[in-house]
Amino acid sequence: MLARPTMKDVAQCAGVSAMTVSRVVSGDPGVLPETAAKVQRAIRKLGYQRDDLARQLRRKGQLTQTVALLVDNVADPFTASLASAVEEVARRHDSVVLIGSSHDDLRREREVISAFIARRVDGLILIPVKGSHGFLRNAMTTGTRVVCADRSAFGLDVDSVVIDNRGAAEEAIAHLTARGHRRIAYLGDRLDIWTIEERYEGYRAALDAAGIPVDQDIVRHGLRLPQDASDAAASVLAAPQPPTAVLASNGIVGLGARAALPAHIALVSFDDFLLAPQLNPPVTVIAQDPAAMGNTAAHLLFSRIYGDDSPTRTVVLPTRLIPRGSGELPAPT
Amino acid sequence: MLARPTMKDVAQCAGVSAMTVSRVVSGDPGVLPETAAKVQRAIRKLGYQRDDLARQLRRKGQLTQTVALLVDNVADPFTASLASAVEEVARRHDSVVLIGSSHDDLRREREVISAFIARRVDGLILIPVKGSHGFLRNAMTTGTRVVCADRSAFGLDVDSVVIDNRGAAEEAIAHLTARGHRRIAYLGDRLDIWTIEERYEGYRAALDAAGIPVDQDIVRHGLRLPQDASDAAASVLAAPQPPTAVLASNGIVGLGARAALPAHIALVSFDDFLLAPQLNPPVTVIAQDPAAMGNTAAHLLFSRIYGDDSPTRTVVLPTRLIPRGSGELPAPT
DNA sequence: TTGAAAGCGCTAACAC
DNA sequence: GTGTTAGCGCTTTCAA
Repeated sequence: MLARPTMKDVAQCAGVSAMTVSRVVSGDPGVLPETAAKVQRAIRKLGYQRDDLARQLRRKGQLTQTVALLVDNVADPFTASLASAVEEVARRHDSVVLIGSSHDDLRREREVISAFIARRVDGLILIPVKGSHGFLRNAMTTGTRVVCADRSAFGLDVDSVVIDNRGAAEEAIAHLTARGHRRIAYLGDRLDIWTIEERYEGYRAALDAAGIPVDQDIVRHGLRLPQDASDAAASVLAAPQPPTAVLASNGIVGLGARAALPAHIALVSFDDFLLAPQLNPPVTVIAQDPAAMGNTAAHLLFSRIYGDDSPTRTVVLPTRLIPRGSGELPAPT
Repeated sequence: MLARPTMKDVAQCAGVSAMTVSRVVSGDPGVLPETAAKVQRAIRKLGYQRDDLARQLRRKGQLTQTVALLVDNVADPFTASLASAVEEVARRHDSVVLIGSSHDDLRREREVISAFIARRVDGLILIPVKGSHGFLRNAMTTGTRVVCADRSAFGLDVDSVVIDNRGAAEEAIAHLTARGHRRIAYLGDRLDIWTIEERYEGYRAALDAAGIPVDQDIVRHGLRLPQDASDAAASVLAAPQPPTAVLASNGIVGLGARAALPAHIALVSFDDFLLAPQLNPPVTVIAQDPAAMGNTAAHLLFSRIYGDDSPTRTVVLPTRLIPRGSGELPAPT
């Protein structure tokens, strides 16, 4: 295993100074074409590639052209789309993306972010876990830009890109009550996730508004896997007064619930998924656009990185209730 | 915006030398507890965090504890699962993960990898695009480890983790011919993707073995989106002698085909997807395990990073044909 | 146990 | 147009 060649090596090989090599590599125009050619030849011969770590060190105050993305779970399709959009924008800004998962664990989130900060990332897009993000203060003070996506972080004054979770849930419930439903179950993910909490609050508020009491017999929280949701669906159906409709807090839950629900029970689920139209009945969803979210967050981040110091903004992206059949089933009379 | 505090700042604040701070930060035991406490206090007071970029520079030959993952498309669920597994293993080795998409474009692949190499990644996991990867030679010579996942790279002597694509396709065709099918369409993604080429070869070989001629009237390539696949499905059904069964080269194609195929046409698709069992008929698939693939690739990579110099290996992970109904429909007599 | 000096690979600033 | 010098923030090495 050879040592990585340095500028000095190239300089020696080309018979010039290291500075000239630096100029050539950086595309500085003030070099004679013949000199540049000599250097290029040496570079090719030695297989030289500039060490950006060393470069960054000297060019203080400059950008490392690296941004970080911390999501709850990289494997989730929603997150994957968001990440893809972030990567696309980053590439257009000649930056690379460090990615990590918090798995909704604050300690892990802090560890991973710390590793990112130590590598001097220019900015961080974060789907924040519930809890205090005070540990980000230092990094932000010294120039690391932060943008929250999907969830907002309590007590952290940064740009955010979210949807109106509460409003969307209210819309879903109104959609169901308009079809005569008065026993509407709620099946949800962990309540300590900001989006989920908001959606549940919307569920409660909408029932209230319709004069329907919230009945904990047909409410389930903490569902993480499709199987959890299937079990929960079966269990609310076994309640003394079973529901005629179900609201699912997210795609995973909707999917699991769908597998366990009889076809005549109405269902509205957050998050669109590819096969939703092909199920029987096709699933009515509240669709959001993860790519738009990633795209928006990344654009916000880079404008901050490039010096935008205006007051922090919260961008609320629209959602769309897509009626496909499962949400339009009427209540039995 | 303040400047990031340095070791010197901490040293001054604590009344010690920079070297002592370095020892404390690195957990060197040879420091008096009281001295260490003083330093810790200063660190907290200033919000100091070590600059790993500078650290790496001095500790030559040491690892940057950063690995890179280059996939075809981050947004793809298969890829997302793989990435998640890689990240998990990396974290256990105290490393972070740079991620990028090639979008099956060689030029872009090279650009992104180049950006990774410039940041001195310890290793790279790659889903290689078709084409020459000679540009990786230099990096490999100077110590960057490379592992291929999902696809093997022609002429690149590195560890690989793949499945037996050809064999799995043959198994699928045998599964269909055993049920009397002799008109089996092939709907596939781009043929210049190694896995797809192998699968198509398996399709042809299995038909040959069964004495069935390959008919280009019911073969389609280059399908990238579900809609492409739906259109292709409709078009092969309109052939003079329409197929009674379909093999789909991957999940996206299978999904699109499913939407356009009448329920009586048999279907076997590569790649399992969450809702496959809930479709009507439920979809028979050739399932692979992307998490196992990412996990295996990451373990191979880190063992190389830690100095394993044994001959390169190719790990072939098992696939599983899961009969769910759509692949067991008999041919009409 | 602690510190001083040197230098990792690169570039800013200045000379020539 | 090109070279020299110095130094980014850290750690290695050696001395005290």
